[in-house]
Amino acid sequence: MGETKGTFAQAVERIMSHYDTKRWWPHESRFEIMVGAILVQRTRWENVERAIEAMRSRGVLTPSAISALDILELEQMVRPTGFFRQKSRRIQRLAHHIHLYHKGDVTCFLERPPQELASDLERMDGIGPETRDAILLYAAGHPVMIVDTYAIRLCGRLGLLDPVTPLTIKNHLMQHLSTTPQTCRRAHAAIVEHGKERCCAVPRCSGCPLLDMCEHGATI
DNA sequence: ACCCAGGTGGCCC
DNA sequence: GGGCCACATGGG
Repeated sequence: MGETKGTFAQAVERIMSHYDTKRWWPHESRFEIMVGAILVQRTRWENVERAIEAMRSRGVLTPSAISALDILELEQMVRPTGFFRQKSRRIQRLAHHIHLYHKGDVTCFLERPPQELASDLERMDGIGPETRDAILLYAAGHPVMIVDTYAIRLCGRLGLLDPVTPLTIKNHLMQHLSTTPQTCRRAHAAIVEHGKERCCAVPRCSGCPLLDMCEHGATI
């Protein structure tokens, strides 16, 4: 009967020290991060890289350039990430917004009080809670814990938090881990990297750093 | 021929 | 407020 040990935050701390998160979310500009945040929805990062590269090679990784682009051309660049009609439209709307309301100046768009930026993002089509938080953290540099499906899955399996919802997870992590952008990034990266290992699908997964925290001591 | 991947929005009850 | 569903490509 394995009693559970520790808190969910402690589990996250442990995987944070176990995974290398140095090369997490590579980028050449803040606008590229915003585009990537939309493109990565329900998709692997490798597919996002192809799309970004297609856009980079055509020199359209700016709000004004995307704004002026034919939607069919944008669709072709974004195609490898799936949902390409939705995503191309949503990216172009974001670009339109920055082009129109901030003269195409990404810094101007991002460098505002976090609450103001957040509510702006929430109004946009295709930007839900996770994409909003990814932009707040990675593009704007605000300390926000990002809750993705990996976080929810892990939290549910550990059984250390009740109830398990995106909001309870976010609040728990922000209360129990240091709220610096760096910590938020490392936590998010580590949770995803751990999730991709699919420890949960392998009984007695030998490499899992959380083996002893599992309710039944078997799988996570 | 399945299943899954760093979500979101629309509809239904 | 929760439970489905469509959206679409790429890789195992």
